[in-house]
Amino acid sequence: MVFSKTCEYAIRAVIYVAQKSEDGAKVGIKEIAAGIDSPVHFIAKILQDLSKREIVQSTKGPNGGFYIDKDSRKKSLADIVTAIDGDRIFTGCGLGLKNCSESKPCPLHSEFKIIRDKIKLTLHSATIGDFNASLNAGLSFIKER
Amino acid sequence: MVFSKTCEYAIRAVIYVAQKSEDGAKVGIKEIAAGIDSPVHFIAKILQDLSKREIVQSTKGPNGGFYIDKDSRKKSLADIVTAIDGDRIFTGCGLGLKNCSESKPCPLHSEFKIIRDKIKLTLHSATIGDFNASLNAGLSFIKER
DNA sequence: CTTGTAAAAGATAAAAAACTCTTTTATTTA
DNA sequence: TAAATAAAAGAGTTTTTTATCTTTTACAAG
Repeated sequence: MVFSKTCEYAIRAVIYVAQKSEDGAKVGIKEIAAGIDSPVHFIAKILQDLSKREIVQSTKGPNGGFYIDKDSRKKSLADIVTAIDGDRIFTGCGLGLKNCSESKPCPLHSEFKIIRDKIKLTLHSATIGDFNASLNAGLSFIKER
Repeated sequence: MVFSKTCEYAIRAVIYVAQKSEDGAKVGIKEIAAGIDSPVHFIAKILQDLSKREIVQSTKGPNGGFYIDKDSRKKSLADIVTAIDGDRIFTGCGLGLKNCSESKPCPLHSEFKIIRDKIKLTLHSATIGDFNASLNAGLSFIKER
């Protein structure tokens, strides 16, 4: 809808890992891919990226895998989105004009401002750790089937 | 921000043609491309498409060009978006889940519903003809430079 | 009815995004 | 310290999106 496909996978993967590693466990890449219905190698790349940016943590070798530490759990969904898609969604013009601004607005500027601000608020308010309970209770889902 | 680049061009082109053909004049493809800062051949393709879908009108030959008739002026921006990008933006899940729904929601379902509904309202409320005055008055812009 | 004009149509090309495969590095454990 | 494991890194490939170029068709005016 508003994110790149890569970013959609990223958010789902992070939420999944947050839930599965709530108790300190580590989650392997295959389990993650299966858990969110994504191509294994593709989500591996994405998590590599998020790992570099310290949004998720990982360890190699036996019993290794991905997890999310206490600090990272407090990060917002906006941090994931910014890491993957940049700030396009938070600052971009609805009609794609690079120099669209309050002082030189596109015809839809003020309407889109409302939409952007709502997206901003939503993604900044929600933390990575916020979804565990609802997922555990089976009240929400991050997998197709 | 939320549309494909093709769709951004489409909206800008339609708004431009609506303004320029307000008095019944026809607008050539080169003028349109220059008027909205888009690649000539690319916007030509897009307008061809919009013409087939009767969102814009055109005539060939000398003094030909694109214009927008009285009926089409009443159409909404949502009609343009649907023609180019489909209904993805109006109905799609924020996390890309195909079977996300009220009864099997993604963790962000209700938040995204608010965003989608605002986008829907914005695009359905605005008609193609709505922007002439503001553009004529120099209060808004659809061109970079 | 011929010539010039302008959009329509079709075919390609380039760039970006999405996805895959192979090799390397780090870590654990026997 | 060797073997097994799992992520990191790197090097493709495929698909989709964006953009370009050429030919055809329609129309108007002389």
